[in-house]
Amino acid sequence: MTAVDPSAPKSAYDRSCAATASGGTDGRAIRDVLDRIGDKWSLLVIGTLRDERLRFSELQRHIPGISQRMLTLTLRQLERDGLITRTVHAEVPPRVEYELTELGATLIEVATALAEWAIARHPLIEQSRAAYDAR
Amino acid sequence: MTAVDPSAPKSAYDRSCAATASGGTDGRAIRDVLDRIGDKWSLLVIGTLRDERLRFSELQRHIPGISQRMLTLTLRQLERDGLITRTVHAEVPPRVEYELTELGATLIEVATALAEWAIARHPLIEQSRAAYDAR
DNA sequence: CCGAATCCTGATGGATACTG
DNA sequence: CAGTATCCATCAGGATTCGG
Repeated sequence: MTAVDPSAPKSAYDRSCAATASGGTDGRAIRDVLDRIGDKWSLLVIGTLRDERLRFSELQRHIPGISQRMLTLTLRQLERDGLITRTVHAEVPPRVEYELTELGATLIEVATALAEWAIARHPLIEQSRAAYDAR
Repeated sequence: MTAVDPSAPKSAYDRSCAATASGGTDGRAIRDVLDRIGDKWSLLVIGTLRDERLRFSELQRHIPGISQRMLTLTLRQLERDGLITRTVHAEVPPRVEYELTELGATLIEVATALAEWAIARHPLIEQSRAAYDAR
């Protein structure tokens, strides 16, 4: 399960690697997505909204350490990208709820794969770092 | 294939989401990996080394736009994390070759999934952005 | 050829104070 | 409650120069 089939046909990844640097369409796609999920909070917000529709203050409690500013900015970006929806209820005090879209839900699948890889391989990485730093 | 099963047991992703913010072990794993592949060049270098062992100058040619400095830094990080190996051949002029490790090869699999998601969903994202900006 | 060292810029993100 | 506005520190990363 670890080896990569060298005879595999050109994959999205192959195309992306050449395309990213040369500015092709696929490359922009990869860069766009990486810029989003690569930032500090987006993936965390997505994950928090996985199976709950939450309001602003609830999100802030679920994600310790996030500032109001960053939560706002992150939510705006995700909404703009169509990964979450923002619903304002006309009440006092105001109530705003955020929910994952279908598109956002599909991202969780690949994010899960990434998270599982990270958790599974992290010990090896830490070990490698320790060995490297010890030289 | 798009929907997420709400009855699914706690996944690595669930754990990671809570753990990342609270500083748990899993959370650090996710953050570490995201900090690596989320940066500008790492994933691109990994992809370029997918099925070729390349030397420094070759990498630089394969990845247009990367500076010497960033290539060096990126390679050092990846080597430290055990994702690539660095081999110095005692010759003049010097020849240094970089190669993917087994660990690095496993990363390509999840990176491919991410790349495919990005390319497949990018049109919807762009469309959503356009709609958002038009308001 | 393969870097290391230095300088410099823009972007990211935290802290804080204020508002409808 | 759910933001907005402002200021400020940090840092990734580009350009350039020098060295083994």
